[in-house]
Amino acid sequence: MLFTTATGYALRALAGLPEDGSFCLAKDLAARLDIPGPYLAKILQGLVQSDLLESVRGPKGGFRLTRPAHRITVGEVVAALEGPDSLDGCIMGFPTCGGDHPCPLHEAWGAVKAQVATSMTQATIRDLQLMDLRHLKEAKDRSGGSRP
Amino acid sequence: MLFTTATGYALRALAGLPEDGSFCLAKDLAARLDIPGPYLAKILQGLVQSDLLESVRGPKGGFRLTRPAHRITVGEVVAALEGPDSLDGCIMGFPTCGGDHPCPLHEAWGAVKAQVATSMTQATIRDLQLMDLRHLKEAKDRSGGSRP
DNA sequence: TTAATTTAGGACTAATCTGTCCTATTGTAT
DNA sequence: ATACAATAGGACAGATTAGTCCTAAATTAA
Repeated sequence: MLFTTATGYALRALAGLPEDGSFCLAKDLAARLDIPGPYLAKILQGLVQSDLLESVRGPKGGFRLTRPAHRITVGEVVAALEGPDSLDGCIMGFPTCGGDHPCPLHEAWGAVKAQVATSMTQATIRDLQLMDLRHLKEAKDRSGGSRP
Repeated sequence: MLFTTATGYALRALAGLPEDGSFCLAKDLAARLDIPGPYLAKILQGLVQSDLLESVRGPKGGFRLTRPAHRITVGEVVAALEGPDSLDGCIMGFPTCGGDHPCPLHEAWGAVKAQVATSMTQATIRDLQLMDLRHLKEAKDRSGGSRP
């Protein structure tokens, strides 16, 4: 996949938080979205430092979005997890690709990057919520419960 | 980058082989393209098993293409190094993305994948040769010789 | 105040990718 | 035959990512 699994987990988690702004426990999110609990906790803590989430410790604590879902773009989340320039660089890894030495895929990949970047800045967490992430857990349950 | 560094090395190496069909030593290629020698040797051995290169051991040995450069596509090389389905899967890593549960980037990414796939099957090693890879080594020399 | 709950943060393990090293094995030349 | 040069292949080391585990700190409730 183009993004890391941690980024995918972060996107799922943000979309899985309750829309009413109430706090949600990391372990509940993890169970509902079928993500390894301690790993998701780490990722959520990072999102707090990136100011996309806020957290409260102790009973009745948890995580919630710092902004409404429609005001957090997918691009922001990707940038927080993978840095702001994750799409830069030659698709083939040629260190000198560009300008006067374009690789054969330079132009095609440039157009593609622009399109992906645009999509990422337009798509928001709200769009992800519309995906109905419940089927993630259901798909796991149907496929036989415990994994090896 | 979208591909692994090993794939990038493989593409550079194939493009760097002499066009007259003569055999070329792994270490010469590595020095000319500024790629770690033993690692490149491993990659070239894999390309032999993928039938993109043929090799001869001993003095006067080395590697050469099994086919003319214009008959080896970038897609073949990528498939040999990363498997035939390296572009499949949801860009965000959603395991259930597709069909009735598309992610917000599903459509854009689908179009992008098709475009990249097409470019990869159209671009050949010959196109890479036209890049003039000599500047890789020159760029390294200019930037101060030994790396940390 | 005490106990329970939950995030914060660091250390640790496992897997993969990148890269190195050493020892065959094969081929050429003397 | 012998020495030498090159690929073949495996074991090994380092870096990064994925994931686990344990302890500390903060908050609530009794």
